[in-house]
Amino acid sequence: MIPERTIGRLSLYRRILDQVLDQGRTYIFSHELAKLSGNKPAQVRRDLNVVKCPGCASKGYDVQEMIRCIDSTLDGPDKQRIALVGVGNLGRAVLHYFLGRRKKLEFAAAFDRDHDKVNRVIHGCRVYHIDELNDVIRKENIRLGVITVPVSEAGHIADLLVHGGVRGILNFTPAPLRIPPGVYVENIDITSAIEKVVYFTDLGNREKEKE
Amino acid sequence: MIPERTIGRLSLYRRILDQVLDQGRTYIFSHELAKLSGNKPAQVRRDLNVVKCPGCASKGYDVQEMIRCIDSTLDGPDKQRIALVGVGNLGRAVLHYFLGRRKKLEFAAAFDRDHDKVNRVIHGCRVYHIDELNDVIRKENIRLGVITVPVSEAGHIADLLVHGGVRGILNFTPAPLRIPPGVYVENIDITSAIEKVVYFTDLGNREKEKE
DNA sequence: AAGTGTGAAGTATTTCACAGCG
DNA sequence: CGCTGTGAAATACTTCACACTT
Repeated sequence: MIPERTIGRLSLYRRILDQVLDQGRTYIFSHELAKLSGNKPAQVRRDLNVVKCPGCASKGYDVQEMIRCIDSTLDGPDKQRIALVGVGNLGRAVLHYFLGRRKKLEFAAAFDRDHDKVNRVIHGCRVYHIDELNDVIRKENIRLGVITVPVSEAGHIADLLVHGGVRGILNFTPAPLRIPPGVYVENIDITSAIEKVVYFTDLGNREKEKE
Repeated sequence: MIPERTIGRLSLYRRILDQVLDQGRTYIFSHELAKLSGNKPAQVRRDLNVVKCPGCASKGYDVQEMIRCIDSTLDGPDKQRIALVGVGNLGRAVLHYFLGRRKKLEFAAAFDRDHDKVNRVIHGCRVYHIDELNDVIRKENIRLGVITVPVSEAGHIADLLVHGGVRGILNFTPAPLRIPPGVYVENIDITSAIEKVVYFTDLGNREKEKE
């Protein structure tokens, strides 16, 4: 089982390597990928070992081979179908962002309460009413969900998703979801992120503990 | 210097405690806050020690006092003025989300290239053209920036922000920013987050290493 | 009896540093 | 020689477990 941090870096490496490949490069050294991704060379080499990607002392790593190794670790064998719940600004941003980005991922359905949004197609994704959630995700065989509703609704939505058979959730809400074991949850908390920036930015006016 | 993970948890505790207080509770035990935030009680107690928040064996922790202790750690003494660059769906989501949420944070200016957006006020925040970025952030004394532009522009925008005097950046782009020492960057990578969910969700069809 | 505060132990993750190879 | 692959050291973070308080 590969640790979470490592998976995050592999995902980033892959996107960088896609670009590197577009630029026509076929080999890259660990210190180069380290610079491009903001890591140390030793870290990059360890990560590549984890996905069994062999390097060559004289030429470095074969870019296509790296991408293949990362693919075979990160991607499941089948295309993953994802449901998005909450078609507000954030939801639309997520849909738009992924439009045709990763071939193995597909937003197969979106849900909202707002009747002005229901039955429209937004960024290539059909929007259903939340009341249809259970039926649609079962029918469409959806196993992954993204929650972009207001905080107050998150718990309820998570329950609906899990009840419909979803096994993995990306939750943009700060609400800690109570989900049964076996369901994986990843949280993105935008407020925390901004507050981290505020704290760690030395604005020269905070009494930070000296050493 | 408090570690990043701890700051993230404190930010979350504070939001939970705001709610707890609204419900009229005045005291809370570490195991209760642990449950509400998805942590272990010992972790919560350590975190509260870090911000010098005293507890009482019989009643637990005084909610108002906890909030005060967290405030004095997370918030700077002054209101923080923030610039947002990129008024697309994601940018609007961030602006909307923070509208009147935290008294010590204010989105003082937004920037975009699109002339249809420039000079409008979106979610309480005036939108300027990107060409005005340098002047405006200097004039408005902005020290923090949020980047919600497409990846390809992120590096350029980061340079502009830093040049204008910004010392802390929240970057929603997967582009690793090359910034001078002394400037803090926090990244939120939505693609990585989804790929983590895909990987860690046991979809029963992946050949995961046993052990 | 039940909860806090915390030294010490346990885990996880990163980095060093160097043998080995092309 | 410069780079990869990797044991071993270093660091960071979490959890245990228990003395102490109410």
